[in-house]
Amino acid sequence: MAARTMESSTSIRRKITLNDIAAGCGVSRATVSLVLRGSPLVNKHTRARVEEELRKQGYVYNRAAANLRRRTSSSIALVLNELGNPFFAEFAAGVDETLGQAGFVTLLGSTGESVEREQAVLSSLIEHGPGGIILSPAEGSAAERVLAAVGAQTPVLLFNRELGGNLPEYAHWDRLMLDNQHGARLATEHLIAQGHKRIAFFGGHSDSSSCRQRHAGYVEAMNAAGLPIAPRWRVETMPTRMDAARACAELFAAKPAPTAAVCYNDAVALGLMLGLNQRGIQPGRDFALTGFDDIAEAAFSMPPLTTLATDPRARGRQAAQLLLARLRKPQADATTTVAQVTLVVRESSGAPRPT
Amino acid sequence: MAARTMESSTSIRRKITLNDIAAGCGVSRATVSLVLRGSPLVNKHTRARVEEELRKQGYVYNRAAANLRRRTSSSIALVLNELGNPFFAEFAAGVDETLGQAGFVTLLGSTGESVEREQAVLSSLIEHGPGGIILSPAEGSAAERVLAAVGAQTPVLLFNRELGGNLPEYAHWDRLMLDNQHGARLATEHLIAQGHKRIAFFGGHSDSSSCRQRHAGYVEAMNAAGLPIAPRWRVETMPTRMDAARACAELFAAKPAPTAAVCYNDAVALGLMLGLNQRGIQPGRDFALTGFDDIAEAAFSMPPLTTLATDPRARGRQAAQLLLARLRKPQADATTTVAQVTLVVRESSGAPRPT
DNA sequence: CGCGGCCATTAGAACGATCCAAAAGTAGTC
DNA sequence: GACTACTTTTGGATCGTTCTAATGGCCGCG
Repeated sequence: MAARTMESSTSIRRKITLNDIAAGCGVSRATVSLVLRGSPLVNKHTRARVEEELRKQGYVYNRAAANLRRRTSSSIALVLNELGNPFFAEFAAGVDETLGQAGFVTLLGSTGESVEREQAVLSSLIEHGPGGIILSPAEGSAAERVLAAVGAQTPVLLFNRELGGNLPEYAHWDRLMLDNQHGARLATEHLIAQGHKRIAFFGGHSDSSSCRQRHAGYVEAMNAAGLPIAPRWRVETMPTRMDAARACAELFAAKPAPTAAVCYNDAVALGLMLGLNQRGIQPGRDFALTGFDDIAEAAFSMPPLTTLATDPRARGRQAAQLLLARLRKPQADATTTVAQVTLVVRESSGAPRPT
Repeated sequence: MAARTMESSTSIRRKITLNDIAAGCGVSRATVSLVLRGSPLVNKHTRARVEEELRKQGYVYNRAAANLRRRTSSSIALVLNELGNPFFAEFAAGVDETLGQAGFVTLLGSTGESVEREQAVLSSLIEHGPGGIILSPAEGSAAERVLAAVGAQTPVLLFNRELGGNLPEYAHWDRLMLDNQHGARLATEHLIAQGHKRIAFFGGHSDSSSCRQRHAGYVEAMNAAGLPIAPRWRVETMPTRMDAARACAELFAAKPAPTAAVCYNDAVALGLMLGLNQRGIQPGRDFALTGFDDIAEAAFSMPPLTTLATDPRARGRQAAQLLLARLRKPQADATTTVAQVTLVVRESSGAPRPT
């Protein structure tokens, strides 16, 4: 009740439109629109009057209406397979940062690694008419289905994973990938340089494209160094700490046992550390290992983890920039960008113990 | 070139509208609209014809246009102070999950803990006409400025932190907060029950409302148990692992030194563990400590960390639900929901060593 | 046959902005 | 005063949808 009298003029019900402003200061709707867009056509004096009125009535621009008329878009959809993962959260923050600076708004969609949800999310987002889509596909997602959901009008930037199936050539979809193979090769070469000869590749599933690529980098480095690879040195696990800890035993079932392991990612590496500790093997001293991703935790584990830094926030900014570039040139050829990863050497990757 | 001939009818340039469909099967725009919305008014036979045409032309609904006409919204803005933090990432995933099920799309905004960016992000998002806003304010954000940016039309749900300043009564802003005080009290009581008498409160800054609340819970428990609190048992740090590790020394400058600490959050607790290790003090055995948040890592630290689980994903779902409820009843009184947190006892909080 | 009632469909005006072409005002020149 | 040249303003159509009120067809019934 008492509050009623305090109500500012901005707090009343109906939404303020250009017409209200126009009526309020005796000009036409068109003029107000010109003022809003900072056109040089309008007279200084009228501009001031209009701006005063905008402020007074607490006008808020209706971008949806403008977009409708101009047939433009001011949003970009960001569809991630797992937002809860800090890697993707950082990525999202980077994307949003760059898009925001460019005047775009981010439409978020999280698919929880389910192809069905991905379909649903894409069809829902596309109805809001985003100017483009940044997509980190769910595992098992196929190009044809994604294309069917988003149509050929909206540019797509693929991040992090390849799609299954194949894409018609008229769809110019850009890609931003991590250099998984090179990264794993760097890690393996580092372990070799430390003097290790029996090196395993630990964790992950071979049906994920990133895991296959990392494994290939490992094989490459081993071959280049003329080192043999025993089949039992490839241990597959879920990409989780828990399962990696469990699978530690398998690694030592192999004879001769490896003295080092290149791990699929940091989570797996940390899990392996756990498993090693449980067996009385001290990671870093008795057994060397490397990760991939450089998650926040890697620097603080015991011992700190040697790993490959991917800088997900920078990748997010980069993804946004690639998509913005595509919006500027819709007909340009599709590009593939491979982001370099850098080896961060910490204490988990020491030399083998003299036997 | 070759691709040209393969171009499906859906891949042509201009966007398909209701008019195209109507013309394509000889009915009016209005009828097509009715079909789209599943109205029972339209004849079975026409419906089939129209649906066939929709499919054939690859129509995609323009929700922006519909929203304009119906004066409704189908989006919710989610504005977070730090998306990179796994806690908020999980929260966002929960929000998006629930909103998606309700047919809403999430407009994302990340403020990076800056009040200026928060202003910019809010003004930008509001132009897209979200039905409501879920806001975890940046530190130091004030009610008046947020209100000025979003206007009184759009419902706001505050998460996690209080706003400074004060809100006019006509704005019915709901709040979802964590029970910081009670949680810290539980942790402290647990340490007391383990036999500790000299308990510190470690980490965080007192200008954050969550930190003040947690500290209050600690004080409450200590007082209730009749235990004294030495001033030097309150050590302030940045809420990061690094700074917490550094500040470990300050904790033992106090004489008599504490035998246990309630930490501001998990990051701080893990940092303290690091510092303890460096001083040759074994956390869990020589010194007990608890965290807050139950981040993924807490279960895997050495030793595993006793902490308070807040289930951020569930909080996200809850936040979305609260906002959806508000949309249904815009005039209902503002509510404040305090989400319970649960103590997860692990090995970091053992009994004091007999002296 | 005429009339009410029901069903299915539709024309045309919205929603809130922008665009276009044209009009109105202002000034300078002959 | 008529003309051109320039600046500033404006009406009305338009974007793709929904809404309202009205239309036409068909049936049965008195």
